[in-house]
Amino acid sequence: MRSTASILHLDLDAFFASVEQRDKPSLRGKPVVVGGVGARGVVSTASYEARKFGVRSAMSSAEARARCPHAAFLGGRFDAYREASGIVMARLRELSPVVQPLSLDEAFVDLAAGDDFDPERVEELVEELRADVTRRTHGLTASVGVASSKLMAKIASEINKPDGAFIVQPGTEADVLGPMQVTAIPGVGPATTERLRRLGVATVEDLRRFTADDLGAHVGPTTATSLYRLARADDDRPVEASRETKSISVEDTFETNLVDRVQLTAIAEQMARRVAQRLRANGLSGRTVTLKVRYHDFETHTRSTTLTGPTDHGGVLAATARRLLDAEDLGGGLRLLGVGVSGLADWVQDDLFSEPEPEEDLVPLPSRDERARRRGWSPGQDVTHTEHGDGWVWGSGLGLVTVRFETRESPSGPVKTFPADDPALSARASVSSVEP
DNA sequence: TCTGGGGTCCTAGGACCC
DNA sequence: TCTGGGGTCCTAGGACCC
Repeated sequence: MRSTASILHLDLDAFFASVEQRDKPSLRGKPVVVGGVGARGVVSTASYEARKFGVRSAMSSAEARARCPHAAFLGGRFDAYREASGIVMARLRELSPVVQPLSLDEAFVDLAAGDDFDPERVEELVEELRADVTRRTHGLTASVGVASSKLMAKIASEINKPDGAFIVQPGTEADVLGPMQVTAIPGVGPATTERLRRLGVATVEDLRRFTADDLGAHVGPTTATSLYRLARADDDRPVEASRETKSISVEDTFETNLVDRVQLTAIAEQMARRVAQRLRANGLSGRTVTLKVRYHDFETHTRSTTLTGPTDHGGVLAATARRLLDAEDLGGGLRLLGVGVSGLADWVQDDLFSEPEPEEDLVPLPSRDERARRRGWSPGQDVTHTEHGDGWVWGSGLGLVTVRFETRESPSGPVKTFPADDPALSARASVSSVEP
């Protein structure tokens, strides 16, 4: 904790909903809910008009609709949000090079790292900043907190929200924090709150009665140490301008539960390929592939495997995801499926896959009967299939197979091949190469 | 019609190695 | 001949954040 109030936290008010109201005047002054509009959607942001009816972030859209049927329910326009966010982040970088965005609508700024920061004139700086943000974004408002630490700056930005600011005078941190509920401390969620409640702790002052060791018995040593310090406003975490990405993932909750393994396999492979594209777009590769499944009853499992080296190859990630899904009992169907990769590196072990990732260069698919014949199955047999990406997934009474084409150059031109290492192929078929 | 999607961090047990 | 100790990696799950 430093001796001056030089860490700033900015939070845009009801951000997504405010962008919608800005861009559509008919929505101004009215309840607006941005979030998933489908049967399984949840609220991302509610305008203050909608909050009066009890609509909150993370609430199911169904409940939001029940509480506020006359609200405008919108799916969200992320390009517009990204643009507005960019304008605000650029304004913050005029204050200091050390800006740490937490999301599209929130960031910390280390004012002391700026050129001519004058602690005596923080209030001026804050009001100028807030006015600029509103002007440059054509009407969005921001709440701002400034304090001697990240903890107190973030808490301060809440105090006069929306469209307000609060500066915590150095030396008063513990007094400001003491009367607050423990939930005001970032990182204290429902589970920790309940454990603390059983100890008779409701406010931060209550929390200060316990030693770190006492707390450790109930919330674990790491959380305990952190809580002990934060309760005393003892926080020296630096503002970090750039943080390393640790994982990349894609997931989807289905409108209705999916039971068809063939279809789910196709979806998992497609997700893996999207993850690969995002890896490549960021110049990254990853070693650990994780499959996430959520059953009809919301029970959630993850299955992961670590490759011998990092890859950004869609085919490899897809085959790995498929293998993980193959090992999973799908039970009564899935409501969610996801694929992610972690163990990221900024290089690719490319000795095994020195060829570039094949583009989505589809040959016309052979007929269903032809595909069955190539697999050694009888034409006309009941074969289901799902086309996707650069191949297809199909199955029959004989089992399930996922097959992808890859294109390789040969003296006679491009040849479509099945990957020789595809375990699905080795099970039955001897076909390893097919002329286009 | 309960419960998104994209993340980070922590815990805990087992394998494995020295 | 009766059971080490520490370090690291891997996997699974859970809490939490916006």
